[in-house]
Amino acid sequence: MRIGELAARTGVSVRSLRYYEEQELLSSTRSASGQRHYTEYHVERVEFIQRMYAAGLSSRTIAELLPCGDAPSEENSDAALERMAQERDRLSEHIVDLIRTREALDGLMDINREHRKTLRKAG
Amino acid sequence: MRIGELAARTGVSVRSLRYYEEQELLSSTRSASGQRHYTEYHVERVEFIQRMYAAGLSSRTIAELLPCGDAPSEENSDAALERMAQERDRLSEHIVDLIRTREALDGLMDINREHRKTLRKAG
DNA sequence: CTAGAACCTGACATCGATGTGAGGGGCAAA
DNA sequence: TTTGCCCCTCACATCGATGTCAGGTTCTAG
Repeated sequence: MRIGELAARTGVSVRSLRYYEEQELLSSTRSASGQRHYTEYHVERVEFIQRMYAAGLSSRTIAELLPCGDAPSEENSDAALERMAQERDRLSEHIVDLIRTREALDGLMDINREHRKTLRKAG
Repeated sequence: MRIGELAARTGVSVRSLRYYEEQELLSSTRSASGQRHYTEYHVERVEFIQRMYAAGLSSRTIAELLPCGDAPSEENSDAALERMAQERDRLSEHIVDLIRTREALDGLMDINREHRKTLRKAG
């Protein structure tokens, strides 16, 4: 498929897809005239990239973790594994932090409701 | 306390604290000469702001949820409550998404380990 | 009183991901 | 062949939070 279809299927803008390629997150095969062509594999790849972005990783980090054109040797897989573990930990911390934040929001909502009850009584 | 101490205690830069005030997230009392002064309350307030930022809210949204100089009427507390519920839901979705992402990372790490085992056998 | 640290405002710089527009090819249907 | 849509590259613009610098004032320790 061409870039427009990949964009439509993933919900990611054409601009961003080209950017991912520039950052070496995404590969593509080119037709004779230079147009990018993709397969089902790339749909999954783009979804993966989105997932990593949502987890707060930068394109730089994603490229380190899982470069798009990798012939993994033992060394770099070693480094990558460590990197992944590190990011996994960061992510775990972030998750518990968000859960605490959600609780804080719940607390705020309670206070708000309480406050309204008071207002109604008084007014 | 003055702004430098608040910055030191919260780990937020002086620049950012002034920015929060400009965005009406944070209040301050001014001395005769114009210097900002804060209390323990503001330490908590800044921590709250950081928490909301970490949850992905913009300063605009934070100001809507919990303005720093609020005399809450029934109407705006009504709107605020709805807004909070909405952000709470967004946050919940984000959390499950991150958990799925963490699982994806775990999967990648397994693949990596598997791959290294194979490499060792072969090489 | 004075030096140095901390504060003030205002403005411009930065970063990463994305938008947008110009100028120009590629390709399919009428 | 022409029309219209999709694609290409290059480059500049944008956004929010923060950094940084300049030029000036205030506070505090010696």
